[in-house]
Amino acid sequence: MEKQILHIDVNNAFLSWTAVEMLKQGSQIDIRQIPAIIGGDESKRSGIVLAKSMKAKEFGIRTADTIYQAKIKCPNLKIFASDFKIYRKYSDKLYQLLLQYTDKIERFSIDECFLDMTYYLMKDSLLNKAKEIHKRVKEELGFTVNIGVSNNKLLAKMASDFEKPDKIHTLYPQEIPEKMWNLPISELFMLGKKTVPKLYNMQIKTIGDLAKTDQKILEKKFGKHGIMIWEYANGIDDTEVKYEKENPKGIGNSITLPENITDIKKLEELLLALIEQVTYRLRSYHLLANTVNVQLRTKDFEDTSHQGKLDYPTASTKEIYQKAKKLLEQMYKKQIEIRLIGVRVDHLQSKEEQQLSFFESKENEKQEKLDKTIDELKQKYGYNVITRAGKMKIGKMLKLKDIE
DNA sequence: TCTGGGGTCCTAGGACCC
DNA sequence: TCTGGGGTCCTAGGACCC
Repeated sequence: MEKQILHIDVNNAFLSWTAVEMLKQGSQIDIRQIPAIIGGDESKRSGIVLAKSMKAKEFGIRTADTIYQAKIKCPNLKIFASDFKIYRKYSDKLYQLLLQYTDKIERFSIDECFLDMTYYLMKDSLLNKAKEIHKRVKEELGFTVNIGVSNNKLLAKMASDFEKPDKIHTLYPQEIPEKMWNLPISELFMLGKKTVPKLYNMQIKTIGDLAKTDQKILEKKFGKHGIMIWEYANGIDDTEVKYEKENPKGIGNSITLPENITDIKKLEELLLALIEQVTYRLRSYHLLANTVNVQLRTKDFEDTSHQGKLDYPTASTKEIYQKAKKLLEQMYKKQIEIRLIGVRVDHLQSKEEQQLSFFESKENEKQEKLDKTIDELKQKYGYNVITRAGKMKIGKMLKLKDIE
């Protein structure tokens, strides 16, 4: 049976949601109607454009521009800080509304969902349902969405990306030559800035060119990726809407520092602060990590990372910190100026699968209890209420955000 | 000019074993 | 002394997404 798929994409999500929240708080202006952006903080060296209004777009401002560039393009630009608590709130409201149509919803990102409507359409058509959702979101939630309508996820996603904002588009298989093949390859999902120039050199410029290229040639040049982009160009995608909540495959935290650092002691303190957040999230999923990965970025934007296996699966702040500290020592070369430090844990497993280890000692039990107690206090009184060595001053320095 | 943060998946190459 | 392949596991780094 042919699948019936919708892709819902919130228009300028961070900016629209901020606008709705401001209006609710009594603001007289709707920042969607003026040149405005949501951006990072230049003083913390995270000054890029995360979202823009249509008016800002008219000035040539693009997502991921630096705020510096954006202000040159539009001196009157209004800039608002990002606030993920607000985004989470409106994302949840959208999800609750969509649940009235199907429970087969994949939350692809904070502002995008796939809906599998295959078994939920009685006599109505998929397009009519899309129209109803489109109207209700605007009227009841106060922001607009684009909706893509098709028989698989890839085509629905491509369709929702056509003309914006506030539009519904279909892209059924028979419409591919007319609606998709004339587009430049850069518009195809999963074709980024590294692959596009390589295809251009092969005289492949439109999605149609790619669709008609011999799959073998693409496979030889790009491996698995080559097969996938050929299938995408031909509208082929048989992946399912993943509506069941899945555990993450890895959890990480990283931070761009307000100033470059050369002092390894400082880096170690930062590492501990980052690991506290990572392990807190890890424990809240009831997961254990098998590997730790430490990442450094130099002032020249050179990235290096080192990964190491833990002696046994763990979610302990102390255990993971000890390993991470060793990795940091291995990789950090004296005097190199560090711009960013990050840590992530991978190869996660659920606590139930834990093999009782020979190494599990009294000391570990003690650590586990300590972590648990701290987590409970954090849940009760807020994330920043209790910290380990050095965390307070680092927290202040970085203005580490509360996590939910 | 200055360039975020959080993810997933893939690949190349080295170590080691048979 | 010099010579094979195949398989597995591991790590570093890259490409892409929002």
